[in-house]
Amino acid sequence: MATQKINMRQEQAYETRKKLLESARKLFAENGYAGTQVRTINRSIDMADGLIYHYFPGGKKELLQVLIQENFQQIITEVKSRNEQIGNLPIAEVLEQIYRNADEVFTEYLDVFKIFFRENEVRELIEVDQLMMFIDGRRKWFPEFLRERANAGEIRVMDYESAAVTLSAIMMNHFLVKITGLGAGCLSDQEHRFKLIDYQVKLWKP
Amino acid sequence: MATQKINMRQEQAYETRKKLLESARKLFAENGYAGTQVRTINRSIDMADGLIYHYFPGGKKELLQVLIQENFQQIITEVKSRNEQIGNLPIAEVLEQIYRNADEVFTEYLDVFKIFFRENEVRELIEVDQLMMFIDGRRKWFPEFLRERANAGEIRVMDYESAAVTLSAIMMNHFLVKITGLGAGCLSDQEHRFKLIDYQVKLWKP
Amino acid sequence: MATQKINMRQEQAYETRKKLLESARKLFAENGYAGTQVRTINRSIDMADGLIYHYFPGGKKELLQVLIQENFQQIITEVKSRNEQIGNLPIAEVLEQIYRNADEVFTEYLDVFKIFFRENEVRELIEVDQLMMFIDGRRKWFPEFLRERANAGEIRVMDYESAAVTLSAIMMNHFLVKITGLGAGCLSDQEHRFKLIDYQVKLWKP
Amino acid sequence: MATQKINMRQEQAYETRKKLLESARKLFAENGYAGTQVRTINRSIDMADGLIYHYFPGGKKELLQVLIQENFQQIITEVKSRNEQIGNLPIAEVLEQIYRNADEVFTEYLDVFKIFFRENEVRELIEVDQLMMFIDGRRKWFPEFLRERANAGEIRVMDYESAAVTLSAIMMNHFLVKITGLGAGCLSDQEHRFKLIDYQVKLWKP
DNA sequence: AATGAATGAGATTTCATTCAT
DNA sequence: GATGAATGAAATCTCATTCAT
Repeated sequence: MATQKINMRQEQAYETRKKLLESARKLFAENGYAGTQVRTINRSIDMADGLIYHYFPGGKKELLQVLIQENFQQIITEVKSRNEQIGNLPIAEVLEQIYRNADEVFTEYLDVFKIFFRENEVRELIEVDQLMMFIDGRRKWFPEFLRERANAGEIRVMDYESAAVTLSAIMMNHFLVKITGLGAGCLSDQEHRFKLIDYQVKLWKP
Repeated sequence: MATQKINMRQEQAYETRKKLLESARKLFAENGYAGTQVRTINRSIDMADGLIYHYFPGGKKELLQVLIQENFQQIITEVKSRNEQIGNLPIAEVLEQIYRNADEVFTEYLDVFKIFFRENEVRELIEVDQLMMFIDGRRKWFPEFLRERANAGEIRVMDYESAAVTLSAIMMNHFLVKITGLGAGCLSDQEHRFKLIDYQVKLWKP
Repeated sequence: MATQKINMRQEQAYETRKKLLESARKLFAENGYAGTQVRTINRSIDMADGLIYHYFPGGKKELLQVLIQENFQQIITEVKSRNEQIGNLPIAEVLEQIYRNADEVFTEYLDVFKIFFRENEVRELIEVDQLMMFIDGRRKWFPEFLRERANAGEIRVMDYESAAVTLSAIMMNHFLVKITGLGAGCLSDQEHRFKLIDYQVKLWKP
Repeated sequence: MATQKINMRQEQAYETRKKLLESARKLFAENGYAGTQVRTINRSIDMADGLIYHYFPGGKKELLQVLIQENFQQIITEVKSRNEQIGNLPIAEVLEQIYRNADEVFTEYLDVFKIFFRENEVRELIEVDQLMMFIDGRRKWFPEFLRERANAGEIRVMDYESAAVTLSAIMMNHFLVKITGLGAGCLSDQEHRFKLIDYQVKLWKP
């Protein structure tokens, strides 16, 4: 009984903390860190002004820090788990999976990416090593993957590095468009995505 | 004599105004509009605190507005003049010109682009119509250009829209990398640029 | 059985109350009343934040009040009991007793004296009348005591008031040094104390 | 003309800074550092709330620090200059000068001493070395002075160290009484002072 | 008795802007 | 044109206290 009561309270506290982080994420993404008042965050979840210092004694600064770090961990985990699922499919379907994964992760964590993109100081908050190792892994993986497929005769022999850069650029472009809100992004709509993949795979045919 | 003095004054005033705009551009790009104090701008050019209101009676807000509008006009003019120079060259050289133009303009106005992409309010300051018409013109031009070359037998028949998207993505990716400072960008180094163009043109060969 | 439980509870409650008062005494003495947070007191004895209002419904203010009043009563009692023990000893031994009593009481209640001298409001909390009557009694007693000894030929005839002021000053000086922590105080070390008494008694010799 | 204008402004700024320091000194002495609101200081000299951060960017903390350091320097200077004036007078007049000097300096800087006495952290703000060297110099000087006078036959041979301690205690007692406001202090009134000196000198007679 | 999340009044601090010189 | 002291509204932050569990 008493344990249950305590758990209820703990759960409620956890909820409040979560609401705080989520609302801050939304507002920081929309108006920037400096452009978001602590008061606005508090009002957005009907919370008393002082409570934020109960959960984040360092105030707005700590809120941002925790927000970035926790979300960053989630993104890494999410991306890793998605990458494991890319198997021995035909090249067009591999591209489809890569593009869809990218679009889905971008969309899910759009606000975090917006913050990451806008706030210079944020980049000092995360373990850049971890990010770099991760990105580097991906950069090396794709050219190697293409070489194997070329060896198998599925695609032609070409400059696999440049092909990887091109692919990555398409994802980054998609990302930029979504972040700035200047369009829908070329990968969100299935038809567009198919068209792009079809164009690419045709060019790659042996 | 008196006229000369007045001219000196005018020139000095013009210089101060220019320094103000340039320093503000740098600081807004680095720390964001809300994250930059007027005092920091003043200190950066060793100017007294009150003087900014002499040059920009509307204060910080007007400084941003003027900064964006003047730079935006310059960018439009610059890009237009560069585009006129793309003539009847072989496809590889056309790509080279497009990429180099993009890189040079991005690099020159990097800070302005940073501000433009960070601050939501900024987009209300410029005549978005003008920007959109301009971008739209480019978007329609490139597929049409490719079709003509294909008809001339220089490249193969393909999905010209997707090719344009890919090209644009490479430029946007370059831009994103430069803006975030997370790398050098794939178009700034001549060798990398050549490699990418070579890869592309080879794929496009009939 | 039930009674025993209640007794246990009462005892524990008494212990908590005592710990609260003792920790508050230490912290108020160190950082002042305004400079001590209620939260700091609670943390210092690992107590939940709300509980202090169970023991002291008037909060921080009441804690100070009770603290001062209880300690003040103890001090008065302690000093009275010590004074009764000053009997018909030789003058040097009387001084020794007076000095040692002063040192011991100062040391034991140092924190309380620190609070008493720092906080202006504190003086309104205790029955100043009681304090004044007590001090006044001492002030009149010592010159009278000296006169008797002079009449008995133990010391010479002199200005007994000034002698009392001097003696009191030595105690106050000792107190001041201990309160500020700027030294050990001239009465705490037996050798120093003896030297001072010896100097005094020699000057007083008939 | 322009220089005069600038001087006027500088002088006025200096005045504001001075008023700020003086009012803070008074209020800190009266209500303690933690017990004094910044707002109260500002109101006391009819100053806008923000201005304090113009003069003392570190706020209340820096105000205290500067306040203590500047006053401490003044006290050292003042005391040194007064000590130089103690010449070859009869012993009673030397005591009179020492006591009067002490009383006058205590009275002039009473508020600073109150702050120094109350706030533990203040003692870390001043160069304790300097204070200690100064006090140490005084401690050694007085016994030596007494020895010389004893050699000259003006006073008897005795424990000069204890005599110095007694004298110092009388001044410290005076100081404590003034600081706590619990009385007038035994050295402020000429008659009392004379009585004390007379008592002392008579005891010291050879 | 005990807990610690929640409250909110009030404190400190920031910073764009004004204005006398 | 130039200065920087002064202003004060609005922001951030503190902390004694309340209250549901």
